[in-house]
Amino acid sequence: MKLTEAKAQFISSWGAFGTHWGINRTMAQIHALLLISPDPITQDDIMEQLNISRGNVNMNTRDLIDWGLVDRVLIPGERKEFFSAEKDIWKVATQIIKERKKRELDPMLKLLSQLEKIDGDKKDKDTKQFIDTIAGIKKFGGQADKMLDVMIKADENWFLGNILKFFK
Amino acid sequence: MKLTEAKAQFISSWGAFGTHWGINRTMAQIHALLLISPDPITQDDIMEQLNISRGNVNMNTRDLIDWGLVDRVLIPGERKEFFSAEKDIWKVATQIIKERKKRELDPMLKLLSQLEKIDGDKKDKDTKQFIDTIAGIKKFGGQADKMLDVMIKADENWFLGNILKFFK
DNA sequence: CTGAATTTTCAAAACTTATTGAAAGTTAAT
DNA sequence: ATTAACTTTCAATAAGTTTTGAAAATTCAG
Repeated sequence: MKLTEAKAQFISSWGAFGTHWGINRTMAQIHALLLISPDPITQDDIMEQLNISRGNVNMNTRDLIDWGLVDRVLIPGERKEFFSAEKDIWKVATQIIKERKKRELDPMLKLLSQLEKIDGDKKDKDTKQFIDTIAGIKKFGGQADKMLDVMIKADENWFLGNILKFFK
Repeated sequence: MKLTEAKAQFISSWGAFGTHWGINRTMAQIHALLLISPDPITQDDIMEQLNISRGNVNMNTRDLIDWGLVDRVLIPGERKEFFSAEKDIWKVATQIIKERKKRELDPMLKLLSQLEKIDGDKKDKDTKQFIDTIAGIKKFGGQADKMLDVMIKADENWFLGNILKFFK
């Protein structure tokens, strides 16, 4: 397979993959493009390579920066801004975990704690099932939360080395 | 807080939560409703409680069944079909992991293996960055894959008990 | 077999989300 | 201070996804 073709495939698949993970197609495609670009590239480069509008590139690069996956890079002597992605996949993954935990898991756990404090008779079938369900999700979520915290703090070799040894 | 209100909150939040995870709002809401229902319920019950059409219930319960999260239950003497959700959150989670792994991670790893076999000079900057990126993702994905396999096979107490002890 | 109850399908409509592109805003060289 | 280069914004529009509802198919009791 030729490089150009492989690049196109990778960008397109990474984009489709992203949609399954709450990341929009274009944002994931820009990320993919940046991951395989050895040097920082400009807004115009992205527009041209992905055939998308300036506004779209602007919004999505901004989001990628918010997610901590992409940086603006200033190149001396250049007027334009350049963008560059973190290339270390472990760092990319922990960054995504960190953000999603903050945006989704933490608020959910907070809500569950609210819902647990329900008034009602535990003898009632419906009340009991509700309380048990909430408690079950909260317990699981709380443990996932702790586990992710450790993962975020660990570094790749420690984590993958040890955990896989432990499992095997 | 009153039970009715708490139920409504839970269903609505679980629905919103689902949309971040590639599950559509209604499917997640139906799942939430089934999780807090002590006994199996019918299509009509779901239609009424969530204010959605018959077709919508039918499609989404079918999807939930495909995901292995919900079962059709036949109640002797009843003409209608009843639905019931797996209540054990650990089983729910491992089932979701199993399905998403099959639907998303496995195909992605297969594609990456294809893309690695690129022809071109490793001295070329672009080619090198491409190969390195693909290799990095593949390595990470492969390890995640192994870890998830172990998780799927483990049972809750073994997994959460041991892994958290290990981490602390 | 008949027909009432129930489930399934799917084209059209409603809704949601993403994209464009041109105007407004900002920056920096001269 | 002017102006050209560049970035940001956002209303309009396009694209994509979900939902409806009524017709078709299926199931089952009598």
